[in-house]
Amino acid sequence: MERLVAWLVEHRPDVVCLQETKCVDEKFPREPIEELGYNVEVFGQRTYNGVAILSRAPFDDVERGFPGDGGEARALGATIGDLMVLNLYVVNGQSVGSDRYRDKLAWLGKLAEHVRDRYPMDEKVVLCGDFNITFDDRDVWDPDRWRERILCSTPEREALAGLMEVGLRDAVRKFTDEGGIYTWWDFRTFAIKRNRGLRIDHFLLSPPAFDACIGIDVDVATRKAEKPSDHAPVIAAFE
DNA sequence: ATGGTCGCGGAGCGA
Repeated sequence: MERLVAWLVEHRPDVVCLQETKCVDEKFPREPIEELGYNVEVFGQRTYNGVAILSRAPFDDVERGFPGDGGEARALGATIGDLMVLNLYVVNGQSVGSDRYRDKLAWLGKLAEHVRDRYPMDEKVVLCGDFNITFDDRDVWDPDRWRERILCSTPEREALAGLMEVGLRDAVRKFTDEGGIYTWWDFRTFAIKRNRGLRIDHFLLSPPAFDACIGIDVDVATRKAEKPSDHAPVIAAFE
């Protein structure tokens, strides 16, 4: 909470989407965030998963989860002004071929259905969060080492592409075709020191949101700071 | 090479 509060004070974002909050709604520490002027919506569970949205402007149409999502607290949607925001913590999938991997692919299929049904692509739609999938080899520090492994396998990438087919675009690719942009670095291998990262946290935008997006950046400094998450914050700006 | 480090929660699991 100390680091989150300092980060909010430093960056003054209008909307923040958090993943892996790992706490039930009753225990979520709302007050320090509300004191900074944010409205707070949480969708949590004990120990695992959990998502939250912080917003200076009030929320409308909050939705927790989606049909067929398996009941885990991984999706929190809300309308904020003219933005339809869907904050996602995609199933990690453990390893290719595992039960959880099959869950991941099924979950993504249900998500694509839900977005197709409920998120009109002529509105400003923002899907963001931890997708636990790289789009292509540009998002991987060593594509050969990661070939067909979890977060990089072809079925995962096809599932993500299937979601994009609803009418979404990857915000980063509005601004650059370059590789080497990462949002996650493994704790276990001290990967941040050598920049052995993956880009698995995304902003997926409908055409009106894509047009309104004026920049997106990974806050690597926060990943390099004391007691970090293994993910870096991703910050997108809209006109 | 199946490790390594984290957080949660009070052992072992998921990431």
